[in-house]
Amino acid sequence: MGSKAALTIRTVPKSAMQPLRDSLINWYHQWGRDLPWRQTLDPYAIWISEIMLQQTQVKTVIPYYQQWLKTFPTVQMLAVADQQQVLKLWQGLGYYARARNLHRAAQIIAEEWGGQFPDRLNAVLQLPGIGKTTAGGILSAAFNQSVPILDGNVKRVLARLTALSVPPKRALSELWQVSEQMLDLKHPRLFNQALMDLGATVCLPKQPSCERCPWSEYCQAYLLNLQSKLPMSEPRSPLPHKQIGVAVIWNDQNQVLIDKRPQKGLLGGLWEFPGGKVEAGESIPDCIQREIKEELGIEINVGDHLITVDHAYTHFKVTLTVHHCRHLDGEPKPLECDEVRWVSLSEIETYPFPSANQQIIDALHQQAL
DNA sequence: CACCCGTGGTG
DNA sequence: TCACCAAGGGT
Repeated sequence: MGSKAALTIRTVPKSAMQPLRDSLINWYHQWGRDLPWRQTLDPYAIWISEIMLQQTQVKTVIPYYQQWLKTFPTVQMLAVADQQQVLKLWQGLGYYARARNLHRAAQIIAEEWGGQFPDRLNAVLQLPGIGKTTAGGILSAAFNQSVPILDGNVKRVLARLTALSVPPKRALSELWQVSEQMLDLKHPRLFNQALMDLGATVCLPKQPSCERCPWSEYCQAYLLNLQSKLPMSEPRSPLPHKQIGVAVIWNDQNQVLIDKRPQKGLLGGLWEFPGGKVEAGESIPDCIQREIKEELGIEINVGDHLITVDHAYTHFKVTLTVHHCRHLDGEPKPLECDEVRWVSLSEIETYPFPSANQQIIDALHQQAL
Protein backbone atom coordinates (compact mmCIF):
# COMPACT_ATOMS: atom_id res chain seq x y z
CA MET A 1 0.00 0.00 0.00
CA GLY A 2 1.18 3.52 -0.81
CA SER A 3 4.17 2.12 -2.66
CA LYS A 4 6.07 4.71 -4.63
CA ALA A 5 7.63 4.36 -8.08
CA ALA A 6 11.12 2.95 -8.17
CA LEU A 7 13.94 5.37 -8.74
CA THR A 8 15.34 5.06 -12.25
CA ILE A 9 17.90 7.40 -13.76
CA ARG A 10 19.53 7.16 -17.19
CA THR A 11 23.10 8.11 -16.53
CA VAL A 12 25.01 10.10 -19.10
CA PRO A 13 27.43 7.96 -21.15
CA LYS A 14 31.10 8.83 -20.74
CA SER A 15 31.38 9.48 -24.47
CA ALA A 16 28.68 12.16 -24.23
CA MET A 17 30.25 14.14 -21.40
CA GLN A 18 32.64 16.32 -23.34
CA PRO A 19 30.27 17.01 -26.26
CA LEU A 20 27.63 18.09 -23.70
CA ARG A 21 30.06 20.43 -21.94
CA ASP A 22 31.30 21.94 -25.21
CA SER A 23 27.85 22.47 -26.72
CA LEU A 24 26.56 24.05 -23.49
CA ILE A 25 29.44 26.51 -23.23
CA ASN A 26 29.12 27.40 -26.91
CA TRP A 27 25.42 28.01 -26.37
CA TYR A 28 26.18 30.17 -23.33
CA HIS A 29 28.57 32.38 -25.27
CA GLN A 30 25.73 33.28 -27.61
CA TRP A 31 22.66 33.12 -25.37
CA GLY A 32 23.87 33.50 -21.79
CA ARG A 33 22.31 36.30 -19.72
CA ASP A 34 24.19 39.46 -18.87
CA LEU A 35 23.43 39.90 -15.18
CA PRO A 36 24.75 42.58 -12.79
CA TRP A 37 26.59 40.11 -10.53
CA ARG A 38 28.38 38.64 -13.53
CA GLN A 39 30.20 41.93 -14.10
CA THR A 40 32.26 41.45 -10.95
CA LEU A 41 34.57 38.88 -9.37
CA ASP A 42 34.10 40.35 -5.89
CA PRO A 43 33.08 37.36 -3.76
CA TYR A 44 31.13 39.65 -1.43
CA ALA A 45 28.94 40.96 -4.24
CA ILE A 46 28.49 37.49 -5.69
CA TRP A 47 27.58 36.16 -2.25
CA ILE A 48 24.88 38.81 -1.85
CA SER A 49 23.42 37.90 -5.24
CA GLU A 50 23.41 34.17 -4.46
CA ILE A 51 21.53 34.70 -1.19
CA MET A 52 18.98 37.03 -2.78
CA LEU A 53 18.42 34.56 -5.60
CA GLN A 54 17.45 31.73 -3.27
CA GLN A 55 13.85 30.88 -4.21
CA THR A 56 13.58 34.31 -5.83
CA GLN A 57 13.43 35.35 -9.47
CA VAL A 58 16.16 37.36 -11.18
CA LYS A 59 13.83 40.21 -12.09
CA THR A 60 12.79 40.63 -8.46
CA VAL A 61 16.36 40.53 -7.20
CA ILE A 62 18.04 43.09 -9.48
CA PRO A 63 16.81 46.33 -7.84
CA TYR A 64 17.45 44.94 -4.33
CA TYR A 65 20.95 43.89 -5.36
CA GLN A 66 21.81 47.34 -6.72
CA GLN A 67 20.47 49.13 -3.66
CA TRP A 68 22.21 46.72 -1.29
CA LEU A 69 25.67 47.22 -2.81
CA LYS A 70 25.19 50.96 -2.78
CA THR A 71 24.31 50.87 0.94
CA PHE A 72 26.71 48.11 2.03
CA PRO A 73 29.57 48.05 -0.49
CA THR A 74 31.79 45.86 1.70
CA VAL A 75 31.58 43.05 4.23
CA GLN A 76 32.79 45.48 6.89
CA MET A 77 30.00 47.98 6.19
CA LEU A 78 27.43 45.21 6.49
CA ALA A 79 28.99 43.79 9.64
CA VAL A 80 28.69 47.06 11.58
CA ALA A 81 25.16 47.93 10.39
CA ASP A 82 22.06 47.72 12.62
CA GLN A 83 19.86 44.68 12.04
CA GLN A 84 16.87 46.97 11.56
CA GLN A 85 18.61 48.75 8.69
CA VAL A 86 19.50 45.39 7.15
CA LEU A 87 15.92 44.14 7.41
CA LYS A 88 14.57 47.43 6.05
CA LEU A 89 16.71 47.01 2.94
CA TRP A 90 15.44 43.44 2.60
CA GLN A 91 11.78 44.43 3.10
CA GLY A 92 9.58 42.83 0.44
CA LEU A 93 12.04 40.13 -0.63
CA GLY A 94 10.72 37.52 1.82
CA TYR A 95 12.46 34.70 3.68
CA TYR A 96 13.87 37.19 6.13
CA ALA A 97 16.17 34.65 7.78
CA ARG A 98 18.33 35.21 4.69
CA ALA A 99 18.93 38.83 5.74
CA ARG A 100 19.52 37.95 9.38
CA ASN A 101 22.00 35.22 8.36
CA LEU A 102 23.73 37.54 5.89
CA HIS A 103 24.25 40.05 8.69
CA ARG A 104 25.57 37.42 11.11
CA ALA A 105 27.85 35.91 8.48
CA ALA A 106 29.33 39.34 7.70
CA GLN A 107 30.24 39.71 11.35
CA ILE A 108 31.87 36.27 11.33
CA ILE A 109 33.85 37.11 8.18
CA ALA A 110 34.95 40.40 9.71
CA GLU A 111 36.13 38.72 12.90
CA GLU A 112 37.50 35.40 11.69
CA TRP A 113 38.64 36.21 8.15
CA GLY A 114 39.76 39.81 8.45
CA GLY A 115 36.86 40.96 6.30
CA GLN A 116 37.97 38.78 3.36
CA PHE A 117 35.34 36.34 2.07
CA PRO A 118 36.87 32.85 2.55
CA ASP A 119 37.79 30.85 -0.56
CA ARG A 120 37.75 27.34 0.92
CA LEU A 121 34.62 25.21 0.63
CA ASN A 122 34.65 24.03 4.24
CA ALA A 123 34.98 27.58 5.56
CA VAL A 124 32.21 28.87 3.28
CA LEU A 125 29.84 26.08 4.32
CA GLN A 126 30.29 27.09 7.96
CA LEU A 127 28.71 30.48 7.34
CA PRO A 128 25.02 30.79 8.26
CA GLY A 129 22.68 30.82 5.25
CA ILE A 130 25.13 29.09 2.90
CA GLY A 131 24.48 25.48 1.89
CA LYS A 132 26.05 23.32 -0.81
CA THR A 133 24.36 25.01 -3.78
CA THR A 134 25.12 28.55 -2.68
CA ALA A 135 28.71 27.63 -1.75
CA GLY A 136 29.22 26.09 -5.19
CA GLY A 137 27.69 29.13 -6.86
CA ILE A 138 29.99 31.53 -5.04
CA LEU A 139 33.20 29.52 -5.34
CA SER A 140 32.74 28.77 -9.03
CA ALA A 141 31.65 32.30 -9.95
CA ALA A 142 34.11 34.27 -7.84
CA PHE A 143 37.17 31.97 -7.85
CA ASN A 144 36.51 29.69 -10.83
CA GLN A 145 36.73 26.67 -8.51
CA SER A 146 35.39 23.29 -9.62
CA VAL A 147 32.50 22.97 -7.18
CA PRO A 148 29.16 21.62 -8.45
CA ILE A 149 25.76 23.25 -7.88
CA LEU A 150 22.21 21.90 -7.67
CA ASP A 151 19.62 24.65 -7.65
CA GLY A 152 16.08 24.53 -8.99
CA ASN A 153 17.18 25.12 -12.57
CA VAL A 154 19.89 22.48 -12.49
CA LYS A 155 17.57 19.94 -10.86
CA ARG A 156 15.09 20.40 -13.69
CA VAL A 157 17.71 20.24 -16.46
CA LEU A 158 19.38 17.15 -15.04
CA ALA A 159 16.08 15.43 -14.21
CA ARG A 160 15.13 15.78 -17.88
CA LEU A 161 18.57 14.90 -19.21
CA THR A 162 18.43 11.62 -17.26
CA ALA A 163 14.65 11.03 -17.43
CA LEU A 164 14.56 10.80 -13.65
CA SER A 165 11.54 8.74 -12.60
CA VAL A 166 10.94 10.37 -9.20
CA PRO A 167 10.65 13.97 -7.97
CA PRO A 168 14.14 15.54 -7.73
CA LYS A 169 13.72 15.83 -3.97
CA ARG A 170 13.75 12.01 -3.81
CA ALA A 171 17.03 11.68 -5.73
CA LEU A 172 19.25 14.44 -4.43
CA SER A 173 22.38 12.34 -4.04
CA GLU A 174 22.02 10.97 -7.58
CA LEU A 175 21.52 14.47 -9.02
CA TRP A 176 24.52 15.82 -7.11
CA GLN A 177 26.59 13.03 -8.63
CA VAL A 178 25.45 13.95 -12.13
CA SER A 179 26.14 17.65 -11.53
CA GLU A 180 29.63 16.79 -10.30
CA GLN A 181 30.40 14.39 -13.15
CA MET A 182 29.17 16.81 -15.77
CA LEU A 183 31.06 19.82 -14.40
CA ASP A 184 33.65 21.13 -16.84
CA LEU A 185 36.89 21.20 -14.84
CA LYS A 186 38.46 23.54 -17.39
CA HIS A 187 35.61 26.10 -17.17
CA PRO A 188 33.68 25.63 -13.91
CA ARG A 189 32.48 29.25 -13.77
CA LEU A 190 31.14 29.23 -17.31
CA PHE A 191 29.69 25.75 -17.01
CA ASN A 192 27.71 26.36 -13.82
CA GLN A 193 26.37 29.67 -15.08
CA ALA A 194 25.48 28.12 -18.43
CA LEU A 195 23.64 25.26 -16.74
CA MET A 196 21.53 27.70 -14.73
CA ASP A 197 20.81 29.85 -17.78
CA LEU A 198 19.75 26.82 -19.77
CA GLY A 199 17.22 25.99 -17.06
CA ALA A 200 16.05 29.59 -16.72
CA THR A 201 15.62 30.40 -20.42
CA VAL A 202 15.24 27.14 -22.41
CA CYS A 203 14.55 24.16 -20.17
CA LEU A 204 11.51 25.88 -18.68
CA PRO A 205 9.16 24.19 -16.20
CA LYS A 206 6.26 24.37 -18.66
CA GLN A 207 6.67 24.14 -22.43
CA PRO A 208 10.46 23.80 -22.62
CA SER A 209 11.93 25.10 -25.90
CA CYS A 210 13.68 21.88 -26.85
CA GLU A 211 14.22 23.12 -30.42
CA ARG A 212 16.59 25.75 -29.00
CA CYS A 213 18.36 23.38 -26.61
CA PRO A 214 22.00 22.40 -27.21
CA TRP A 215 21.40 19.18 -25.29
CA SER A 216 18.26 17.89 -27.02
CA GLU A 217 19.99 15.06 -28.89
CA TYR A 218 21.25 13.67 -25.54
CA CYS A 219 18.19 14.50 -23.45
CA GLN A 220 16.45 11.31 -22.36
CA ALA A 221 13.21 13.15 -21.57
CA TYR A 222 13.17 14.70 -25.06
CA LEU A 223 14.03 11.41 -26.76
CA LEU A 224 11.18 9.71 -24.88
CA ASN A 225 8.87 12.71 -25.47
CA LEU A 226 8.51 13.17 -21.71
CA GLN A 227 9.91 16.72 -21.51
CA SER A 228 6.57 18.23 -20.48
CA LYS A 229 5.99 15.50 -17.86
CA LEU A 230 9.38 15.86 -16.17
CA PRO A 231 10.54 16.55 -13.61
CA MET A 232 7.95 14.70 -11.55
CA SER A 233 6.25 16.81 -8.90
CA GLU A 234 4.92 16.05 -5.44
CA PRO A 235 1.21 16.54 -4.75
CA ARG A 236 0.50 19.38 -2.34
CA SER A 237 -2.20 19.60 0.28
CA PRO A 238 -4.44 22.69 0.26
CA LEU A 239 -3.29 25.57 2.45
CA PRO A 240 -5.15 26.32 5.69
CA HIS A 241 -6.82 29.74 5.83
CA LYS A 242 -6.64 31.80 9.04
CA GLN A 243 -8.78 34.78 9.99
CA ILE A 244 -6.79 37.42 11.86
CA GLY A 245 -8.05 40.50 13.72
CA VAL A 246 -5.58 43.40 13.61
CA ALA A 247 -5.50 46.64 15.61
CA VAL A 248 -4.24 50.10 14.64
CA ILE A 249 -4.18 51.53 18.15
CA TRP A 250 -4.06 55.33 18.48
CA ASN A 251 -3.03 57.34 21.53
CA ASP A 252 -3.68 61.01 22.34
CA GLN A 253 -0.41 62.10 20.67
CA ASN A 254 -1.68 60.82 17.32
CA GLN A 255 0.75 57.88 17.44
CA VAL A 256 0.06 54.22 16.61
CA LEU A 257 1.31 51.12 18.46
CA ILE A 258 3.58 48.62 16.69
CA ASP A 259 5.47 45.56 17.95
CA LYS A 260 8.63 43.73 16.91
CA ARG A 261 8.29 40.02 16.23
CA PRO A 262 10.63 37.55 17.95
CA GLN A 263 13.88 36.75 16.05
CA LYS A 264 12.92 33.14 15.51
CA GLY A 265 10.04 32.04 13.32
CA LEU A 266 7.82 33.72 10.77
CA LEU A 267 8.88 37.28 9.84
CA GLY A 268 11.41 37.33 12.68
CA GLY A 269 12.74 40.77 13.59
CA LEU A 270 10.13 42.63 11.54
CA TRP A 271 7.55 45.04 12.99
CA GLU A 272 3.80 44.64 12.71
CA PHE A 273 0.44 45.88 13.92
CA PRO A 274 -0.66 43.69 16.84
CA GLY A 275 -3.51 41.22 16.54
CA GLY A 276 -4.29 37.53 16.47
CA LYS A 277 -6.38 34.62 15.32
CA VAL A 278 -10.16 34.77 15.43
CA GLU A 279 -11.58 31.92 17.50
CA ALA A 280 -14.65 29.90 16.53
CA GLY A 281 -17.84 31.96 16.89
CA GLU A 282 -15.93 35.10 17.87
CA SER A 283 -16.56 38.50 16.26
CA ILE A 284 -13.65 40.48 14.82
CA PRO A 285 -13.93 43.31 17.40
CA ASP A 286 -14.08 40.80 20.27
CA CYS A 287 -11.03 39.02 18.88
CA ILE A 288 -9.05 42.25 18.59
CA GLN A 289 -9.91 43.38 22.11
CA ARG A 290 -9.01 39.96 23.57
CA GLU A 291 -5.72 39.60 21.64
CA ILE A 292 -4.52 43.08 22.58
CA LYS A 293 -5.22 42.40 26.24
CA GLU A 294 -3.33 39.07 26.02
CA GLU A 295 -0.37 40.32 23.99
CA LEU A 296 0.13 43.84 25.33
CA GLY A 297 -1.80 43.95 28.61
CA ILE A 298 -3.80 47.06 27.69
CA GLU A 299 -7.44 48.03 27.30
CA ILE A 300 -8.66 49.44 24.00
CA ASN A 301 -11.86 50.47 22.32
CA VAL A 302 -12.35 48.89 18.88
CA GLY A 303 -13.60 51.38 16.29
CA ASP A 304 -14.03 51.68 12.52
CA HIS A 305 -12.92 49.14 9.97
CA LEU A 306 -9.81 50.34 8.06
CA ILE A 307 -8.96 47.66 5.49
CA THR A 308 -9.06 43.93 4.84
CA VAL A 309 -5.90 42.32 3.46
CA ASP A 310 -5.67 38.85 1.93
CA HIS A 311 -2.22 37.34 1.84
CA ALA A 312 -0.70 33.94 1.03
CA TYR A 313 2.36 32.60 2.80
CA THR A 314 4.12 29.38 1.89
CA HIS A 315 2.15 27.16 4.25
CA PHE A 316 -1.09 29.03 4.90
CA LYS A 317 -3.28 31.94 3.87
CA VAL A 318 -4.52 34.78 6.02
CA THR A 319 -7.22 37.40 5.94
CA LEU A 320 -6.29 40.41 8.06
CA THR A 321 -9.32 42.44 9.14
CA VAL A 322 -7.96 45.73 10.43
CA HIS A 323 -9.77 48.17 12.72
CA HIS A 324 -8.87 51.55 14.12
CA CYS A 325 -8.70 51.36 17.92
CA ARG A 326 -8.37 53.84 20.79
CA HIS A 327 -5.96 53.29 23.68
CA LEU A 328 -7.89 53.45 26.96
CA ASP A 329 -5.71 52.18 29.80
CA GLY A 330 -2.46 50.46 30.76
CA GLU A 331 1.17 50.66 29.65
CA PRO A 332 1.82 48.39 26.63
CA LYS A 333 4.11 45.49 27.58
CA PRO A 334 5.97 43.11 25.17
CA LEU A 335 4.31 39.95 26.55
CA GLU A 336 4.49 37.89 23.31
CA CYS A 337 6.94 39.97 21.25
CA ASP A 338 10.43 41.49 21.52
CA GLU A 339 9.47 45.16 21.81
CA VAL A 340 6.56 47.61 21.54
CA ARG A 341 6.70 51.23 20.46
CA TRP A 342 4.43 54.23 19.81
CA VAL A 343 5.29 55.84 16.47
CA SER A 344 3.93 58.66 14.35
CA LEU A 345 2.76 58.00 10.81
CA SER A 346 5.83 59.79 9.46
CA GLU A 347 8.32 57.73 11.50
CA ILE A 348 6.75 54.44 10.59
CA GLU A 349 8.44 54.25 7.18
CA THR A 350 11.82 53.68 8.80
CA TYR A 351 10.73 50.36 10.32
CA PRO A 352 10.85 47.06 8.39
CA PHE A 353 7.35 45.62 7.88
CA PRO A 354 6.11 42.48 6.10
CA SER A 355 4.22 43.05 2.85
CA ALA A 356 0.78 42.35 4.29
CA ASN A 357 1.38 45.05 6.93
CA GLN A 358 2.77 47.49 4.37
CA GLN A 359 -0.68 47.48 2.78
CA ILE A 360 -2.10 48.63 6.09
CA ILE A 361 0.43 51.47 6.27
CA ASP A 362 -0.46 52.49 2.72
CA ALA A 363 -4.13 52.59 3.71
CA LEU A 364 -3.34 54.80 6.71
CA HIS A 365 -1.46 57.24 4.51
CA GLN A 366 -4.27 57.18 1.97
CA GLN A 367 -6.84 57.92 4.65
CA ALA A 368 -4.79 60.75 6.14
CA LEU A 369 -5.16 62.72 2.90
C1' DC B 1 13.66 13.56 6.78
C1' DA B 2 9.57 16.47 7.16
C1' DC B 3 8.54 20.75 8.05
C1' DC B 4 9.25 25.67 8.40
C1' DC B 5 10.22 30.02 6.14
C1' DG B 6 7.74 35.16 1.81
C1' DT B 7 6.66 37.28 -2.12
C1' DG B 8 5.05 38.66 -6.73
C1' DG B 9 4.02 36.95 -11.26
C1' DT B 10 1.40 33.86 -14.17
C1' DG B 11 -2.07 30.81 -16.66
C1' DT C 1 -9.92 33.02 -7.16
C1' DC C 2 -6.39 29.69 -7.29
C1' DA C 3 -2.52 26.57 -7.99
C1' DC C 4 1.91 26.71 -9.32
C1' DC C 5 6.33 28.57 -9.65
C1' DA C 6 11.29 31.01 -8.80
C1' DA C 7 19.45 30.61 -8.16
C1' DG C 8 17.56 26.82 -0.78
C1' DG C 9 18.85 26.56 4.04
C1' DG C 10 17.90 25.59 8.92
C1' DT C 11 16.14 22.60 12.30
